[in-house]
Amino acid sequence: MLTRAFFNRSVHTVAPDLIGTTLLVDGVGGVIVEVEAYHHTDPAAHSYGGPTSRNAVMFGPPGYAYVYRSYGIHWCVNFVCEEAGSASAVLIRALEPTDGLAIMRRRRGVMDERALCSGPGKLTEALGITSDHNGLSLLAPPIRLYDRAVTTEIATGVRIGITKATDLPWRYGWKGSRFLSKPFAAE
DNA sequence: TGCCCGATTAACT
DNA sequence: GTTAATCGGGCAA
Repeated sequence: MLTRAFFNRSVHTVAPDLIGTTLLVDGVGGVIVEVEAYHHTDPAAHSYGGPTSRNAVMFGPPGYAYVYRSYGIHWCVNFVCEEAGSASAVLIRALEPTDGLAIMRRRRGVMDERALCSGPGKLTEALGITSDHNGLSLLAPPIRLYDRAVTTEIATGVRIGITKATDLPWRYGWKGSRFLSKPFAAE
């Protein structure tokens, strides 16, 4: 299991270290294959403008889930990092499904395994994550986080879907994974 | 109180 | 490649 100390480090250290770990919610989930890092000094981060009611969890201690509504339709989940008040977090963007496949297929309404969790809004739907999970500890049920079982080769690239600070290479992924939201550019 | 727009997705042409 | 769906946060007035 991951520990509080895991998250109490630089967001740029935690983000690549999360690749290959397993995220389960009520026993349903898979291996994290894609994330993005956000820091409060980063114009693209929700915390950039200071604390608000929406981003309050980001300004709290590390090791907690920050969940927000995206485009009025989807939920997206972040892991809060560094020390309390640093307002940095890692956006979970894609999983390789491993546990509870039947439940995820029913929630998503698709059969294709590669379509279950290959995007930030998709994986929250598959895992049943909603605003109810905002502020929950990442180290206690219903959330489980397991250390990576094998070493992975990490790919980096620019972040997706943002309009500010688009040149920062703060997207991290499992190189060559078939479960990414988008492939990483070839070297 | 009103208006704008987004860390997205799926269904189009 | 383009675009509708959909809604609450954030900020101006």
